[in-house]
Amino acid sequence: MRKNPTIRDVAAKAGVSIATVSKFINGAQRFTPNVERNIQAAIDELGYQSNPLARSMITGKTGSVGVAILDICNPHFTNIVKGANRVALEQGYNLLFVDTEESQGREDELLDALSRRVDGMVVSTRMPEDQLHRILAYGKPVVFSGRPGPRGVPSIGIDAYAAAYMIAEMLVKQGHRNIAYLGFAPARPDKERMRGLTDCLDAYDIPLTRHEVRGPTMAEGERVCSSVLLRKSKPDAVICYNDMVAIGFMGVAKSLGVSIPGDLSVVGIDNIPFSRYTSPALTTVDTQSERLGEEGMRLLFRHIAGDLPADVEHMTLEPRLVIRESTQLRVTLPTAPEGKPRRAKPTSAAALASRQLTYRRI
Amino acid sequence: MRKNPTIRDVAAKAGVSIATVSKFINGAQRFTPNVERNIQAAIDELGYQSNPLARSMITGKTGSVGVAILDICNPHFTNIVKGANRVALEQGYNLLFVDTEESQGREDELLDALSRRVDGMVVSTRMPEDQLHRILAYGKPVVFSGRPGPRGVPSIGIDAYAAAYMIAEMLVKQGHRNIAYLGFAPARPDKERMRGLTDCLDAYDIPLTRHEVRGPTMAEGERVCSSVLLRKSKPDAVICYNDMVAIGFMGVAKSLGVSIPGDLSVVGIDNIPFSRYTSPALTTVDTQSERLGEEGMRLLFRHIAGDLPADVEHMTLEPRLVIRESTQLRVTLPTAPEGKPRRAKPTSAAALASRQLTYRRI
DNA sequence: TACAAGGAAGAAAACGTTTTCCTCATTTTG
DNA sequence: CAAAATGAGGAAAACGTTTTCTTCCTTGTA
Repeated sequence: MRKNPTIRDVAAKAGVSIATVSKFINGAQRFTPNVERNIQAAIDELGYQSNPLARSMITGKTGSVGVAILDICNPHFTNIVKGANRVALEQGYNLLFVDTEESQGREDELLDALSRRVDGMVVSTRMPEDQLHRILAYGKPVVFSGRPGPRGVPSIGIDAYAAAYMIAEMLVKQGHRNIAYLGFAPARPDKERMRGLTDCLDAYDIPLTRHEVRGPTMAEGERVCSSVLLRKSKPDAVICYNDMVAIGFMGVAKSLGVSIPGDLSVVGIDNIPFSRYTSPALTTVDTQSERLGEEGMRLLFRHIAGDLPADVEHMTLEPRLVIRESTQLRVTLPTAPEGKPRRAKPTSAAALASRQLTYRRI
Repeated sequence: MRKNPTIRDVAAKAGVSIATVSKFINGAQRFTPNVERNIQAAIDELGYQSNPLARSMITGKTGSVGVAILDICNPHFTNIVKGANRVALEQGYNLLFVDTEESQGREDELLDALSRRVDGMVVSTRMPEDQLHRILAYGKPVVFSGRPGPRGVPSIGIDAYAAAYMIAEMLVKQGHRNIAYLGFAPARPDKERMRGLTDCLDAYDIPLTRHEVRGPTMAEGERVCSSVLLRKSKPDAVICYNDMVAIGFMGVAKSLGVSIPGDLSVVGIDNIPFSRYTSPALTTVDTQSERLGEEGMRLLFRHIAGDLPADVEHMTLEPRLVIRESTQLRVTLPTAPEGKPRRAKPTSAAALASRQLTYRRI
């Protein structure tokens, strides 16, 4: 097992200098047909391929980009990676990835190590404010996905407020009057969602009870289910933190003899591929995971190239309601609040979405 | 935005030579307390971190390992990555990954690029024989996962033959007499499975009809469903290429009014997390995806370290039947084949599994 | 007091490229 | 025919480390 050939070997074999070989390989200069032929022959014969590390050292470019996600077992993130990978590939870049869930507390180490091996990265992971600044301090281009970054750092995400608002509004119009939210406070969009939910429900004077889930997983949906259903005032609709939680929740709800959507409506968030295949098929809101990855990468490449207009702070993708079988029109109960909504009809989701940041729709 | 500090900056600030700094950082030598203090102070003040590329150049080690998978949206592979990532992390390595499905026909380019950036890789992707040799030619340690590699290359996989055999045997014992297999010929384990299936079913004189699926996806399960069910001799059990196919298949079967498992038993392969939550819950065989990734990585690290005993060719993980609700004991039909199985009871799965290669159980 | 031994720290080569000058021969121009 | 312009190709520096080999200086021993 001998060493791999270097540019020096090629040069020797072709009878030229290494500078010439380098220029030829990179197409930086034309040479005499004779010389070019010799070099090509030497390369073929030796099976030479240039060492990307050595090249990186001098050019300062690695040819790789990174993506940091929370949990590779969650189809939402998996789709982000898929999208990101596609555009990285079409730009001729390699994709490195980091799964931060696996390494409790060492997220920053991981991201740090990652940032030194790539030309830029898409970060889609939750992280305390200070760690976040350490990452940025290193100076590699970063775009945040799923969360607005600090000022000046481009980011992309779906409009969590609008998504929540949509769900609440649909549920209300379907006649639900007692709604529960299975929230996950550590997650980034949780607060925005709560706002969307309460903004909408308050307008109708409909109560919202919040339950806490300890992770965005099917297991947590299962765990929390009975305590949600055992409350004396049973909810008639449950909004789950995401589809995974919803799937777990529905599993035990059914086994507890609760009919969905007959007795209880359930809605998820994300529209992961499997949500079409649960029974009943899950009503959810599509968070465009794959596009999130794609557009995040596009943003990153523009960032790397340096042609990001200064006014692009945050890009927002519109959520889209996907109504399937787990929600149902419900006859308004006699105990429903008297008369009409107290306030005027809430502003449209589109109008609502343009708060807080320089949004740019795509 | 200034350049990042180098070891030279640290040395200057600490008033020592770069060699000293390097040795200090790597703990290769002790120095006067005074010197050590100065160096540490300089490092902290400058926020210095060593450049992994430069280090790699000289040491020849990258500190990264790679994993190549077929499709990141398939939970089976996702779990492999999860497992691989865990042990890579605990060894202090970074994980690069490549999704080959996305890039039709350029798998070898991808793997080639990957192999130049890592210290070794586990390959879990289908690939023509010749490409496979190109990969190996580069000289980096490789272990194959899910397929036996060429002679001399370590690999790990589950026993596809035994898995298939198990399923068939269970189905037969439950009284099924007309079994269909939704196969995917391009996949590596397909042939082995067919052997397992036919070996078992032949012994009982039970027919097997094969249908071809164009990919291991839910969409394909959906697509193929009606044509499977519309055959004049309807199957009473369907074995699907994997859980994804099974989920898609069950979806349309139910919408076609077929009761599962009442009219038809369905079994998947892989035991992806979602298969517990379909309704009916899917009977499947666990292929230990996560361990596949873990043990694959372990194997790789031993390979890199060079302490792989020469006799470890292929490591086999045992499949495990997971019986849930989508299969059911079936009363033997009047049209069942007369009498007993023609041949003796087939040899046990364990015995069967030890053919063909130097297997080593774990 | 002289000398060997040991240990602290530095000089310099090396890793495999890219890139910036140079040189020198050839061709063009006046 | 001489001078200038062109262009092919090479020498060498640079990238940021690690590592080997030295050089000193200090300390212990006879």
